[in-house]
Amino acid sequence: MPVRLKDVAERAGVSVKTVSNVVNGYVHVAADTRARVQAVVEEMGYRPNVTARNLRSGRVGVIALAVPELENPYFAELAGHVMEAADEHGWTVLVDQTDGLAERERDVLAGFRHHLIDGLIMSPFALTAEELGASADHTVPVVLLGEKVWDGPADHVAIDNVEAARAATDHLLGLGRRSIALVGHQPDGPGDSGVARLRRHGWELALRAAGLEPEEALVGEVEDFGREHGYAAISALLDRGGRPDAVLCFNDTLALGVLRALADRGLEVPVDVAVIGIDDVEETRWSVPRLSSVAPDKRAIARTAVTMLAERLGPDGRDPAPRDVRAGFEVVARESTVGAAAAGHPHVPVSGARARRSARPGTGR
Amino acid sequence: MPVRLKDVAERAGVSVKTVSNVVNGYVHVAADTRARVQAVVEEMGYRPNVTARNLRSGRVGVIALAVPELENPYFAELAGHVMEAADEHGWTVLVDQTDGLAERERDVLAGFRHHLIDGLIMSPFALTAEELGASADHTVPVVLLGEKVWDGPADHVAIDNVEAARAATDHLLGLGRRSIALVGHQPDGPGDSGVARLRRHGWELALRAAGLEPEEALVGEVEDFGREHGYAAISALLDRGGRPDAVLCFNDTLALGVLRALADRGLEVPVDVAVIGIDDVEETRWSVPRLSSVAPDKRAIARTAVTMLAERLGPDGRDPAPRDVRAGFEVVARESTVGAAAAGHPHVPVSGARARRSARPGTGR
DNA sequence: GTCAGGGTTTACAACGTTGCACACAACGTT
DNA sequence: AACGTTGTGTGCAACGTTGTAAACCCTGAC
Repeated sequence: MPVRLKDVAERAGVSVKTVSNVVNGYVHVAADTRARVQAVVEEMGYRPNVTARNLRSGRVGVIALAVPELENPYFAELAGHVMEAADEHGWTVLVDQTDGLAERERDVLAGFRHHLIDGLIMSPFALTAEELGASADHTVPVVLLGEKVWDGPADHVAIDNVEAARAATDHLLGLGRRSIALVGHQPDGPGDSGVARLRRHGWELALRAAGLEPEEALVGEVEDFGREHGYAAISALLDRGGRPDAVLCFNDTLALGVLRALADRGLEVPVDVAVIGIDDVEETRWSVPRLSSVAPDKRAIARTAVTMLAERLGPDGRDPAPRDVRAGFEVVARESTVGAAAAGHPHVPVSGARARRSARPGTGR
Repeated sequence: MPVRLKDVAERAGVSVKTVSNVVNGYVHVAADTRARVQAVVEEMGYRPNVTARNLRSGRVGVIALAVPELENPYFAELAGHVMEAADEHGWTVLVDQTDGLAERERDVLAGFRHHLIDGLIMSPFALTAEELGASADHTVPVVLLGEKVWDGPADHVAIDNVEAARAATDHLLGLGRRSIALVGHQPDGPGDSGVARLRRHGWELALRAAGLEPEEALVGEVEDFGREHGYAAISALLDRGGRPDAVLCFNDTLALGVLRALADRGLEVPVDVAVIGIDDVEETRWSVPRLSSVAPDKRAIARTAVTMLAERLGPDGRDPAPRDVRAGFEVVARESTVGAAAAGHPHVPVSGARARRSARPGTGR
């Protein structure tokens, strides 16, 4: 039922190949022929069969984005940016949810989508470095988001997690807080991928630089990065007698769970406890109180990742050297650290005082 | 470089077709042949080329889910459920963001993904009934989520929006509220797709049934369903002197914006104003205060939509009669309407008193 | 011992597209 | 007038897979 090149060719009285040439904008087609064919193409509503086209070319025009959870707004926002960037290359994005499961991450890397995608952008969560290396299929180029936990032939894009956590901690220290808890520690094991370790390191560095010693009692462990785990971690920490005057959360959903737990205990934010997260998801601008956060340049991360794939998929020989790019970030101070007054007029909820902190532009190679 | 049937065939000393038969589990293959071929398949790491396979079959094994915004947690959650359901059919889901733009919705319906997808599940936002009909391509089966705004050959899955809004309003009335505002009205125009109109109707029905007259002054208009529009709408409503003791929001993101606006004005929820939303997104369980909401059975919606596609794609003649299925819903009362005490112990944040309200199971046809 | 009938395997064509090599015409040059 | 050049159009093969139909081999029955 669908219209094929052959159908157009017959109607236009030319060969199939000529129609193909017109459709693909091949130069050596006489103007009148082109016009005639073009007219028939439109009249019949011809659409190229991507499947067949790609069988020849070996390219599908689809890239996959594998993230742990779309429900985490950070990944939803990131997905939006990736789609936008991919669009400019004429690519379609296929989003895969790994649910943070090692098995599904392995499947994806092992070429689960074989022949269905031309490239893969992946945000690993459960897989460790060795597993990543072991699973990799190497048939399509891969860009990993997050820490460089693997020496394999994949590009990396990430913010400097040590610096991001350090900047957030510095922000809290700058407000005079001295007992700064941490929520998001993940004792070695899987579900780590290095990010938690690095962020903890940044927290320690900032404390030590301020002459403070990191206290184990102020470290909140989590299994996962969802709101409920933030809630549970801070609750446990308080139950065992911890009395922080500030909390650094390793992402915003943890922080939102923390805000909720503090509210349930009648602790006032930021008067009693200041709270800051990382990711700067949309929700931070609307929570009560509005959540301060470290804002990674999500747009840049997405664009860089897509561009890297484009380069490896490009016609000119694929560059074999894996690259490692750092995206910029900035600390956005909102009510949960500086209070309503300092954070700006409540009726202008979107802004908040923006303290530019660090934003090293991506450095190729 | 990738392994083809031919490569396996040569190594195993059989014909290409035999390998194909083994891979596809065709019955009439001798046990020893099967074992030998299977061994080679595994040894060489053969993966079928989906593209080529689908060129023959005409099926791609991919369905598209088109939603306005992934950043809206409702759609992110829905996407998760759709992926899960699709997985059971061995399908991959391609998520498309239309950004709520009529143009992009038109593109999607017009077969933008021609030959790349076998079916489409779409949640229209900007397109009106006529436009939907005009754009449709009819080359792949379509399931529309949301109101039945179109008589074309598409299946529909939705909750009963009139009843859902009425149930929410009844909940507020049951708490003794008498001045119930509405946030989410969309004056005819596009960006409507009927949902807002129906929900408004439900609000009116509930009020009239309680002997109250709907007041125009308590209707908050929005352009869109994001948090900022909820914020703006309730602010405008209060600024022009409206003094509601409750607010029904047409979705949860609007409601979260409303909560934020009320907090900025020092109004206490639910003491001064009770607030309820629709969608029951995860975030409602963590906001301060926790947000009451009408919970549609998202899992059922997703499964039903996928099953409908499966039926139309199945081998047995495609049923030409478009079907219309209503999914169930229930009112979930949390702090924003019944207060912290009644909503349950704050340390058990996930539950909340669940008032089962209505849940008509889907009725085929 | 031949033949029917079943299980097993194979050759071939086709899905819709594009790369390649070539045919042909028109033109300008020698 | 013969030649090369350039521009335009076409036929054929191939991408990797599977449906169809037919070939093959074996068993059991007459």
